[in-house]
Amino acid sequence: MKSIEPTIKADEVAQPRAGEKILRVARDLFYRQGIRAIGVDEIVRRAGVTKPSLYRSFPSKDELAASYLRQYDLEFWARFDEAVAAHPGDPRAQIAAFLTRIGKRTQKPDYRGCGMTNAAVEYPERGHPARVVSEANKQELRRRLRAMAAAMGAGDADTLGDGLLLLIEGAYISGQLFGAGGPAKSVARNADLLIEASLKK
Amino acid sequence: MKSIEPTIKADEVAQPRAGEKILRVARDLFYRQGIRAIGVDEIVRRAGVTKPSLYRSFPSKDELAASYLRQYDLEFWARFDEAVAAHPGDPRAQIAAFLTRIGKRTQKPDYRGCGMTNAAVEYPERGHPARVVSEANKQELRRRLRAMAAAMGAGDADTLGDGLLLLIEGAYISGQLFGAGGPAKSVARNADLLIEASLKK
DNA sequence: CAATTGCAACGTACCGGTCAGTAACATGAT
DNA sequence: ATCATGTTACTGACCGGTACGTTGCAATTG
Repeated sequence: MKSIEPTIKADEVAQPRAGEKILRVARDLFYRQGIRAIGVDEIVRRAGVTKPSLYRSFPSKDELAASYLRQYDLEFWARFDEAVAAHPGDPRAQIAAFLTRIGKRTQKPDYRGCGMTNAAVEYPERGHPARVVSEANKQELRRRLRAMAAAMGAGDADTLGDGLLLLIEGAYISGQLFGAGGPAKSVARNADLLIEASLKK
Repeated sequence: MKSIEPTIKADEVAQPRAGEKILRVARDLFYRQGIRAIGVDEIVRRAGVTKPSLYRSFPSKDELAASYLRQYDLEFWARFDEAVAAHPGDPRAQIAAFLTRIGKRTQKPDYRGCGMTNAAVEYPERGHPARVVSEANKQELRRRLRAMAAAMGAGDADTLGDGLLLLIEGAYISGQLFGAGGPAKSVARNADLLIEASLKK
């Protein structure tokens, strides 16, 4: 026989919990400088918390990295779906919108590519928590691109879908390799040429 | 008045110098597992030498990494020029030959992409010795691809050259992300479609 | 009401191990 | 004698991770 439920839940409005601050800082540092390049000491220092707080919220640095990528994954699909929603029933325009946006982002000064792709390069070992998240994201992207290629009516939809994926990954990498003025700025144009060629077939 | 010159120069046939052994081992480990992931202790251990020997041949680990990439650069252009030499005066066939070879390599079990690209991802900091080598290699590759696109008679040669570069970088990355059966296996096919579309224009 | 208890979040201080890099000296071949 | 290499031992900084004590707040007691 309980009396009254707590009338005010202060936890929702309170200042961000240590775990959230850590993830916010880790996300920024991991993306810009790389996961291996950043130690947990620097993360907790910049987050204004202490190391035990990190290990209360995350079982290990590797899992913290995986959490960062899971959040990255969510935001990635939000951007993707936004481009899709902008052109209902027109996959070619959806791709064009998505790639135009990527092309623009790659020209920004501190562009550092795709966090997923970078993490996979940093952790080639199979089964690493960060790599697992990254691979799942890329598998799903491939699946969706192939489906969109099929919806366009491409003769060889799988090849076109894969070709688009190659261009996207190439843009991510070239963006951070060449900076502004690099080849990534033409990704949307090249994708459109590739689509055109694949439909005429 | 010297007596006799050394009749046999043993150094050419002798066991490899410490520096060479170190570079050979470093090259293998850096490529397969990443530069940041490998410590100097492991390198000297696997090379059967000691740490002072490493620092007598290379001023720092970063410079050892740069040396690894300079060697990688040489071998890269050897492969590239081989494809070029196989089809004199036919840039389209040269590209096809080069990309067919890349596509095949990406399907091998322990494929780990391009050492240059990976190093640039690992070291985003401007001016890092490894990154400097990597960027120079990519700049030159871009230059040559654009020149080949022009030689093909493409309407917009720079765009086509950049598109080919995007496909190549995409193949490097996808190769290590997806393994065998991944999108990188279609890189030659997609490049040919892109070239076709760019010439008809 | 007031004292007590429980609990979650936090910080201090520390762990053993590894990082890149070096000093000083011995060995072995030419 | 020279020179490249080896050996051993060491540095200070940093790595990821943890044992343990402290704080503050809220529910439970009398």
